[in-house]
Amino acid sequence: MPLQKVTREEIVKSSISVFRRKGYYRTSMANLAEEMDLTKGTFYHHFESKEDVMKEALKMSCGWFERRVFSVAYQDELSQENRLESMIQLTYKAFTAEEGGCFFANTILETSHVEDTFLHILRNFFKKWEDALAYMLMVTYSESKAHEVAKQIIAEIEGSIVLMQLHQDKTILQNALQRLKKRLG
Amino acid sequence: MPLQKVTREEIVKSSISVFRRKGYYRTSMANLAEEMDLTKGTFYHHFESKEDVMKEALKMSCGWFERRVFSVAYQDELSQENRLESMIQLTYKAFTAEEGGCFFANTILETSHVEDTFLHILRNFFKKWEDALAYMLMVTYSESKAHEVAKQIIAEIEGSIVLMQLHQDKTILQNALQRLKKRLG
DNA sequence: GTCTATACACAGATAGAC
DNA sequence: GTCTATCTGTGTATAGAC
Repeated sequence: MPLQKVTREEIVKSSISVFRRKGYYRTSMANLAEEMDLTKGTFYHHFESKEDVMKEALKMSCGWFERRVFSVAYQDELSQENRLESMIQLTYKAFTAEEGGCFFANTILETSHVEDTFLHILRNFFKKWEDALAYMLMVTYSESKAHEVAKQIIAEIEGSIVLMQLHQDKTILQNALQRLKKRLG
Repeated sequence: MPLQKVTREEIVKSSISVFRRKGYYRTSMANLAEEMDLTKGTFYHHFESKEDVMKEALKMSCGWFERRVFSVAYQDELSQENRLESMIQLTYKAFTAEEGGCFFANTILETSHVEDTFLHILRNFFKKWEDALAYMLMVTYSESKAHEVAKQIIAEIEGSIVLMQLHQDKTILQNALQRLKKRLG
């Protein structure tokens, strides 16, 4: 077997995990390198800057949500109820599987009043999420009302994640999602 | 007039403003000192460490909320509707008067998965908030139901603050509060 | 492609003159 | 009580050997 070379993708994937746990400013390039058993020097061979890594991390994480969570909303062969139930399950797993809650909300509250660097990428994530929810809700509501409700759902989930982090208690998010299901189902 | 000496209280007050704008990790002792036109050396004469300043900043801010916002809930001479309206107004002002949204939510998402240092103080803030809302809601609901609803209200507000920060748009919080008023009133 | 070594800035914190 | 100077660690980032 030839010498295994680390791919850019593998590095970004492991960096997501570190950024989620430690936040953006608290994470150093050394931390990111360690996670892949690399040195800082090697890391800088692959990426220009920490900002660069973070942008790719956010984009990859957003792509994952699109493929694994938001896509469910568009499976028209399933009933609305099934799609809703499925998205709720996947949402819960996505925000609790690893520590750190919502990578995107964390990044907003940490960086948005300091710099604009990631705002576009962050807004894109929330737009994709809103669109998916609204698409499902259009069975019941008008387009504009569906988007309004979708925004409220997202706010409720994110608020629950804040409280989940505060009390280190996953049932807070679980309960919030169950309430949403009841209200919408 | 003798030489004006800076009090501990003044320093904490100005530090709240910096921490809110820049977050905990991104704020340096030099930043905090500059805000009061002091040097780092002088600053360390008043405080042992950055952690020390942050703890006092959170406590002072929590005290401010208790006196200026949460206290309204207990003014039994006012009608429930008046108290609710008043608290909503004050809540909006408190979270939008300066940039940075909710100091406490910011600190949770920034620090809670890195260290436990501030968890107690942060939990105390949210407990005081919940108690105030629940006290008002007990006119309508049972004690346990009132606390449940209070938690949900807090989650909705905090979620809206996340989205307010994301879109740099204060009307998002304004609308969320108006919805709450309608639902409860 | 990976390493060691290093440059340089800035962080938290302390010492001591005034 | 405030300052300047400094210690020590760590941060981002680069240079150059292998």
